[in-house]
Amino acid sequence: MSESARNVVGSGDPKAGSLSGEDRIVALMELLFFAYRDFISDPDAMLEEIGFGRAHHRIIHFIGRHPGLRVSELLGILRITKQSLGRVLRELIDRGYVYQKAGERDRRQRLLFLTEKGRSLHRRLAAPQIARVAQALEAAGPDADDTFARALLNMTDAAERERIRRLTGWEDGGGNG
Amino acid sequence: MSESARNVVGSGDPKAGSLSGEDRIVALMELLFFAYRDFISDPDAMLEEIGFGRAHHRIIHFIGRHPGLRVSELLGILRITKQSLGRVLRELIDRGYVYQKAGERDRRQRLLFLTEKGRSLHRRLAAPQIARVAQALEAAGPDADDTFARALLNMTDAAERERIRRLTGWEDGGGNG
DNA sequence: GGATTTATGTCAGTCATATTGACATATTTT
DNA sequence: AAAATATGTCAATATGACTGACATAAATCC
Repeated sequence: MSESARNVVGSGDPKAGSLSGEDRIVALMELLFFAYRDFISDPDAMLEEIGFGRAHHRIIHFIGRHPGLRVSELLGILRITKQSLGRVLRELIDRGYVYQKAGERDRRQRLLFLTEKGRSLHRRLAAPQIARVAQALEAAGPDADDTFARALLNMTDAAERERIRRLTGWEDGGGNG
Repeated sequence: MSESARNVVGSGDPKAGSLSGEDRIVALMELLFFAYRDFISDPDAMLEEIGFGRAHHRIIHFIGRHPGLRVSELLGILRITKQSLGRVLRELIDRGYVYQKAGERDRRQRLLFLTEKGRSLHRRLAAPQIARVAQALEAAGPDADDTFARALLNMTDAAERERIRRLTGWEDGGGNG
């Protein structure tokens, strides 16, 4: 059962290609690595020009997608400490991409929003990624997006799935199997 | 066309859920982020205990999957500099997880292999990830693995796809659209 | 066979992003 | 009033990346 002794064979499996069983899964894991690597390469290049990094991108993205996000929610999403978030968020605020507003019901909260400058950057960063994913799903066949989303969601920690489903707004299109 | 003005509507799209168009793609991008985040969380925890990081994992993985890998190939796969690889690879060699052997045809090459200790770690790190992906694909429906693989492969830079296809051993199962 | 290129390694310095721990402040809840 | 909560900040440290420079051995070119 080690991942070296079942290559190329297929052992009667009617599935695609020459891989079967665990090797098939391992190949998918590598594809996930490469896909993610290239997925972040476009914004990475843009960010470098303005002296930002991936951390800035993630923050810009989630604030842009979820205006009024609380700091504690953002910490939970990114799974980093407040000290790590602090420095990057400070830069984004100081350079005019993000602003904060005290919560109305709870004035301890600092709700996060993008400025117009922030929204503009958000759009520029997202554009190549949206194009990349859209093209990939079209090329993957009809309803690939549903299958892709289900696979990704089921790959997250079970305890988090409901929260992620709500956050992303994803609803299953039925048609499972 | 900005990603704020088309939520929840659906606009007659027969597709699943309440999202349509660009918002749908953006939701998928977030799912990709969360899936990847959780996908690496299991090995991350194990690595921490022995004083290794993600960089060590990636190296262990690719050497384990492709024994005899050349240093230059590994650099290309990971897209890092030789200086970055150097320190981490040195640790793996010094602590007995990896060994090198000069190439027979070209004795400048240092072919990379896992020791038994390295293979053992490789297996332990991979196990939870294999389980996670296998479960996710089963839950995503029949043939989800083909669709998933096609989507991921098409998400990589086009110039690299053939190389990645060969490296992972993935072959398309036909049945596209 | 000497010059050049290639594959790899290494030293030194820097940067981005993460960590832990401690402490501060404002506000809400008990 | 006391305690808990949401957030911010200071300081020290670790990891993993970078650039640039230089070194060595082996292969290849002319």
